[in-house]
Amino acid sequence: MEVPLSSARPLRADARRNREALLAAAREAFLSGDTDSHVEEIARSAGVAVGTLYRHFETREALIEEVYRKEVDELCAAPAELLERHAPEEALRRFLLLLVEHAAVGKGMSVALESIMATASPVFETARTQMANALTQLLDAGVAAGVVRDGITGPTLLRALGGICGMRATEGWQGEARQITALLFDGLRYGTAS
Amino acid sequence: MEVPLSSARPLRADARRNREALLAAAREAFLSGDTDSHVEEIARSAGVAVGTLYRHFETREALIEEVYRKEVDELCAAPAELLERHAPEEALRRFLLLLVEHAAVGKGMSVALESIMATASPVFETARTQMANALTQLLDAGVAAGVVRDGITGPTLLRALGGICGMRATEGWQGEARQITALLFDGLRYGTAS
DNA sequence: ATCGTATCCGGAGTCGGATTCATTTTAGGT
DNA sequence: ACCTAAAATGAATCCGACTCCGGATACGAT
Repeated sequence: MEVPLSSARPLRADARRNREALLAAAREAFLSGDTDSHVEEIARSAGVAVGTLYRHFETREALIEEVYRKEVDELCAAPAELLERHAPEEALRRFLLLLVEHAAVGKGMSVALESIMATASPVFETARTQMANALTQLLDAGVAAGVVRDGITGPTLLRALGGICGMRATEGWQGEARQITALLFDGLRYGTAS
Repeated sequence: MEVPLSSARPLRADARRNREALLAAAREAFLSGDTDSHVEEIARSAGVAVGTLYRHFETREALIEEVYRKEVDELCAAPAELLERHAPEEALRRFLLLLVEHAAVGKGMSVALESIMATASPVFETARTQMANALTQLLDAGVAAGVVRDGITGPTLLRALGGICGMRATEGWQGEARQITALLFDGLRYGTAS
């Protein structure tokens, strides 16, 4: 992501700096709840003018998407690692909880997942596939080990999780998220010799 | 809802007619996918001017919310009826599926549930409580009959369902919705002498 | 150190869409 | 038929995303 495609010239140093600053500022703004922060504000708090923001990002949306995409990238690294360290069942359980934790940090991740789920935007297509693959990995391992029911696909589970993460609305949602996660987890194992 | 509070004067006949027409037009617009239909369009297709729309609804948002609220009202009538007709377990199962069916009709219901879940808007507070109560009813009956695990509250299940309904994005989501519903259903029964 | 140029600044201006309000019309009681 | 409060109208206003352009500046290749 950071490395430019072979054909493209690398960004000039100051340009890159600004781009980074913008992403940071946007992240800041979004994660701290202000989902509808104004473009001008973001630009200002990044120390640049709006024009500069638009030099780097097609639209306000594009900026938001980029922020979310980065969040998702991070999360998608987890499954492979978890599977190395733990048995399939435990890996799955941990990943589900990890999701909740991430969502807890800020609204960022939950909004990210929600957006990824709820829009058909091709921009999110990559992220969606990425997440689905990560989940498929976990599910397959679980099925192979006989601790997870067959017939649930990565994309399906992704949808269910996307829903769960969309619940950042009220106080005390975190506990509920855990409950629902447990519910899903048990649902996945239903009919299996647990 | 329809009956004015004792203190308020009843709406003039034409006013009520217009209000109704606006709600109908809005419903039409939203249910047929056009979530971002313009205020002017809605007004025009209801045969009134924008000003009239604003006489009846504080903001565009308020109109949308009203439409969704009515949808939810309908759905909330179901649990009581289902419990009369079926055993708790079956009633629960049917209600979950009913949700999917409703969402299938148009995007209306799914958007409704999603919105109700995702915003902290006090306007949805009523609807949220209403739905939660409906679910609590089902869960309690299930727990009493020993077919549902204890410890899951109405609001919690509501959140999980809200998530499920938010998945109207892609083709073939309906099948997935069923899968997830089954997942949840089984999760609810986990650890029970099914 | 110097030059060519990519990038930035700043903000005025466009545009689309939601919201308002002074004016006109109408329902419905007398 | 007439009167008045309620309701409707729609042009005007507001707001925020997005564009554009004429300098000013910072890079980095030489």
